[in-house]
Amino acid sequence: MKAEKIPDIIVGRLPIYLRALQRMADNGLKTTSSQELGEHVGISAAQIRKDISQFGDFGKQGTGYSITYLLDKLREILKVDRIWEVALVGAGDMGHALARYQGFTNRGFQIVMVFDNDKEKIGQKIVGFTIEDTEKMVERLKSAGIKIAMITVPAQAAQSVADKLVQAGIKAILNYAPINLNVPAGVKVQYIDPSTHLQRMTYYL
Amino acid sequence: MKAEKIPDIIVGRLPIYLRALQRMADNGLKTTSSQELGEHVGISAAQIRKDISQFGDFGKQGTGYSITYLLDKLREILKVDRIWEVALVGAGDMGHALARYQGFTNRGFQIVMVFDNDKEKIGQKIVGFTIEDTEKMVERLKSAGIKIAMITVPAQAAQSVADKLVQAGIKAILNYAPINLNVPAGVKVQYIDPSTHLQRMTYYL
DNA sequence: TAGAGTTATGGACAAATTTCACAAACGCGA
DNA sequence: TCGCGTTTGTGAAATTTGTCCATAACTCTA
Repeated sequence: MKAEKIPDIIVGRLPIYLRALQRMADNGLKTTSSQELGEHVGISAAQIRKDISQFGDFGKQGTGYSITYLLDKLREILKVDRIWEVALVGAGDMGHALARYQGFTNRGFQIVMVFDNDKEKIGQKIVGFTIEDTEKMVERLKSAGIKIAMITVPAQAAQSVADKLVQAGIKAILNYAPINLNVPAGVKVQYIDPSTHLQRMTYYL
Repeated sequence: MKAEKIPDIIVGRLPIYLRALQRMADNGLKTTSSQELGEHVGISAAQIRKDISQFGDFGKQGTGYSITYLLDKLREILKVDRIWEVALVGAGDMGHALARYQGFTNRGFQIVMVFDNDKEKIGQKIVGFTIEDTEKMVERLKSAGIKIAMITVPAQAAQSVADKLVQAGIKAILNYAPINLNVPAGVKVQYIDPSTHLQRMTYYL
């Protein structure tokens, strides 16, 4: 085990392992090997062993890894051994879809607030949430101590939303708007843009 | 210019450049530099120059890059100098959001078919599309010659959908289901899973 | 036309990442 | 308890990726 600085590329693979392990656990499996896990996620066994061993000696020679133990450890490492409250900004089609999405809670997240700047939408309900005014967002997020937000507003509004989120103390942003965001160091951003993902594949067609 | 094998990691950055350049062009800009572009996308100028120069000498010393020219070249390289027809499988919340999304066409894609296996949904309309039966999907895709598909079905159904897509000759899959897909070589898959993206950030919180 | 300031290009170098290969550890059956 | 097959963890090698730097090309001003 070496608790040095972990490269981001390794951190990025951990959620993949976590997801696969969670699935194995759901299927009632008790142990797995780097070999088997690798086949599931399409990553070499050696790399998986190396990645995991960065955090500790979780495996056992001859047997492999205890799925539940490794799950616990990965959740702990990724800090999803708890439920994070998440704010959603943008109550359009994508925002609605995310608000209704059932797949967050067993992965460590829960949407607790939805914001929009459209006066028509403010006050309306999505699932259980009342859409709130973006104007009051900074205050609301601060007092609730929320650290994670998702942006599903149009591209031209995304940067100013991001600025407000930063101001409100948000430290992680999942951005669905097709634009790069400018945020200070210490704030993480992940991008989801289907067109970008598709374009990455058309090169090979 | 060197037309050797381009590393996937470079291919993956091209859509980012493309998106930023498209935005600059929309704002009426004519030229940019690796420096400026780098600030927009958060990548070092040196890396951008190196990436771009893999494909040809598109820049001009002292001036930088002509935005429209570079746009054309990148579109050509990524093969999005055309509109790709895309099939959408899964008419749930996410499928609906994607079907209504306006951001595909000016990035090289257009959804042309929507499938689902729910008898209740088949025949219903989303935007302009009539939801079709997954049973007839392979035949439909084959005869239409479609190469790209998006999967927005529940995780447990995703692999069998992927198998059908492969059988139908699909070569690129954008998978929204939170599960790794097993596909033969030659078929590309990109994953979009908000929980995974979020978990990648919580590590740093 | 000359000089100052920019900027791309390409090769050399450095850093990061992945793969390899093997000792050590473990489970199991005889 | 012994031997065999399996699997981890890890140092070392190989490969990939990123950065730096010297050079050349271009713009602009005067």
